[in-house]
Amino acid sequence: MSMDQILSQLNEQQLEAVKINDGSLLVFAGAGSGKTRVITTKIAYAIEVLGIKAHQILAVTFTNKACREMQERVINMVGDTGNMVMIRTFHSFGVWLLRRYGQLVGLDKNFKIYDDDDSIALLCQAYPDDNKKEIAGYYKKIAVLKDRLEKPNKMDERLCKYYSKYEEQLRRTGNVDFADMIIKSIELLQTHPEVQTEVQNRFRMILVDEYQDSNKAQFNLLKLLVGPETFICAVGDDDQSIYRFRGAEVKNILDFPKAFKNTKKVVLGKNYRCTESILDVAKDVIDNNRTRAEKTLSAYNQGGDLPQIYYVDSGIDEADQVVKMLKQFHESDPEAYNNSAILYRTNSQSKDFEDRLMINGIPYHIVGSLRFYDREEIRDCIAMISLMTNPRDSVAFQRMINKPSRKIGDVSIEKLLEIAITDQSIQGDVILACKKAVDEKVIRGAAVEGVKNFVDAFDRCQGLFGTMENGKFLKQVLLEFGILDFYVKRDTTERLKINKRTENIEQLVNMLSFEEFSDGQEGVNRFLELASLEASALGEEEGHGTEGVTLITMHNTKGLEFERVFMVGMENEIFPGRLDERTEEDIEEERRICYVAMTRAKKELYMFCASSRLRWGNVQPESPSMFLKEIDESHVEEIDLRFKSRFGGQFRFDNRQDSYRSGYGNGFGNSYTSHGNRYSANYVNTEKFFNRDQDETEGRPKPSEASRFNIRNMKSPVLIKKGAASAPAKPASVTYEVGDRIRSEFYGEGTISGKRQFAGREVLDVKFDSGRTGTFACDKVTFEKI
DNA sequence: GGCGACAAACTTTTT
DNA sequence: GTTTGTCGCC
Repeated sequence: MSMDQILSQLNEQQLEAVKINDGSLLVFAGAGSGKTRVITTKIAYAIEVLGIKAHQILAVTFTNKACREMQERVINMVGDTGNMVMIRTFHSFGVWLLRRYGQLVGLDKNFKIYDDDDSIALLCQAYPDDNKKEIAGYYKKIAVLKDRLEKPNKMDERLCKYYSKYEEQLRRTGNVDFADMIIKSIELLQTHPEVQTEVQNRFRMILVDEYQDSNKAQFNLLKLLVGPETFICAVGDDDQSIYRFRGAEVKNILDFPKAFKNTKKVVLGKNYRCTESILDVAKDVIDNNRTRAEKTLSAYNQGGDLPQIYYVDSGIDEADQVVKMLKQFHESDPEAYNNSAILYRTNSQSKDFEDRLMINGIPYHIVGSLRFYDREEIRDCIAMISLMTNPRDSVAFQRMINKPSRKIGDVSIEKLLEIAITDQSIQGDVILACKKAVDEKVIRGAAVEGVKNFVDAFDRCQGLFGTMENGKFLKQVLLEFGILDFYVKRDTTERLKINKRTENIEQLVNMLSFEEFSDGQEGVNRFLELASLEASALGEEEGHGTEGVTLITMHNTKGLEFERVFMVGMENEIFPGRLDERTEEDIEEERRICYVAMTRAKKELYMFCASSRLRWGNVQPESPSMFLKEIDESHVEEIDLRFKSRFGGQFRFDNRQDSYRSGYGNGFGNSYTSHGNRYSANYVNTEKFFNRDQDETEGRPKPSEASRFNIRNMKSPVLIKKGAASAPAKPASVTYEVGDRIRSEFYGEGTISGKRQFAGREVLDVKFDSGRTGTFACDKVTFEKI
């Protein structure tokens, strides 16, 4: 395709954005307004019209998936030279830079990327007596601080202690964590002007996608990359900023003009992805955010089916209903599975859907969650590779020293690490520490033999590295250390599992035999990089990568689009989650997530809301997401599939049920109760999915269907109603202590077995005489003391 | 030091 | 319901 043809496909604003190429450019691009198209076209235009060399262009996006897609599109436009354009995430760009110059800022030549688990393990090594969970919590804070380039508050002594110790330990290993990929790059450019000049001269054009999700560290890095001759263009949408929890600052996009000189602004306000109906719903919701830039986004595709909200009784009914609909769509459209997606807020919600899809033989694939890299056996292999190539990696060492069992216990391991960390002559080398410990008899008993064996295996293998291709080398390592044997045995004991661990290992060995990873240290580095930065890419079996229904978190859908979208679990406490401990800002972020999720749908959008859900083995009542209530009634179709709504309204979902959980509703205004009535309107869609199961003349389901639908939850709606009517609220004065005997209206008599903090409030664990257990929020229970 | 049995904690979101 | 952690015994 010629450049003229490419340009002729753009609208006026898009064309304007492509043609501005001096100073700085900020593109405000609403959802579906063609921002990727603008970026890719800008790249093509720069190469073919402006004569900029492909390798002088750097494009930064947010996910690796987006990188691949962009590279592909660029290649489609300009041919093979598109491969020369550097398209990376911020993090992988940092790695690229640090692989070349990292030693200047104290990194190991072959530094490895520690993920969160590795980092926590590292911190635990330094404080073996401290509570692991607490350390993990502090690590999270440290990670956010680093993303924001902040130091811990001096008032929090423990955080300060952990922070400095963590940094010290990390430097000792020579490795980096996620934040370091950016921070160390910044440090490098600041302390080595010659490197900065070199980099600035190399990149004439820098394009940043999803700019609203950049954090302070990334922003600072960007500023250092832009030289006097560099053209910078950032593209983003403040309404789609959904990574605040990770330090993303919407401020970056609003302050862009201040940070970069001569900034011109272009607004892309035409949405080409969604139908007007879908965009209307998304706008209804996002309009409730107070802190956002004013903007207009209009739909190119007029009309369209109204989005639908389905009310169901339980999580299982929700999954059943989605499956049922998918099957029906599939009858008329063989592509229906491939272009449908199920979107949920948290990964844990995927399980019910997996089960149901599996049982019904519907093909599906999950994006994200269960990562190949996270499997125990794969992490073991990777730990071994890391250790072989960097003996200062104490985290990898700790993981593998006694696996398989070499009779080296926790006490011995602690001693070994102690030596590695403190002994100056060893410089953190854990293998030297082992040798020293054996020589000086620090280790005793059976452990001595084990440590010797480990060191011997290490010495035998290290000589082999680089003499054979990496896949073969790994296999040899696994044999020498007895890891392969270990997993062969595990596979026989775990034969019920579908996934054989040895097969996963085999796959990994194969992967390391691929040309790009097979060659010595370079190959290993490339591989480890891929493994930690793009974990989902590993282990994607052919045919499973894109075939079938997509299961994905709302966060992960960023930049993607689907013909048909199912948003599930639209209930307060799930989405938005943990309502009562959230600030207004948190809610606004959740609302943006909702906006992003809704605007993924091109043609059809279905939202699901269950009135009860199984959580921790207990049936918990759920209330409809506040976001559903923000949608204008005329913009959606509401379909009530709940049991109680199908019996003449006797057990209708009405205000009383809301008042049962009034604790959650308070503070969000009276829309809560006023909308309650909307649900009891008992709207039943008679044309699409329901008519097959229901008696046409009655407009109601057959009894058998109704009972099948609800057999598991028969109790739940009835109980809720009873509770609300007879015991409206617990007097604030009643308190419960462990050991108290109580009577619950729902479950009978029992004993309070525990009282603890959970999710920021006090909860009670109760053991009922019937044998069942339950967890209840203190301020919400209506137990009678006996 | 290893292993099994039981209890407790558990659910944000990701590079 | 599931996973992780602790305790006691061999």
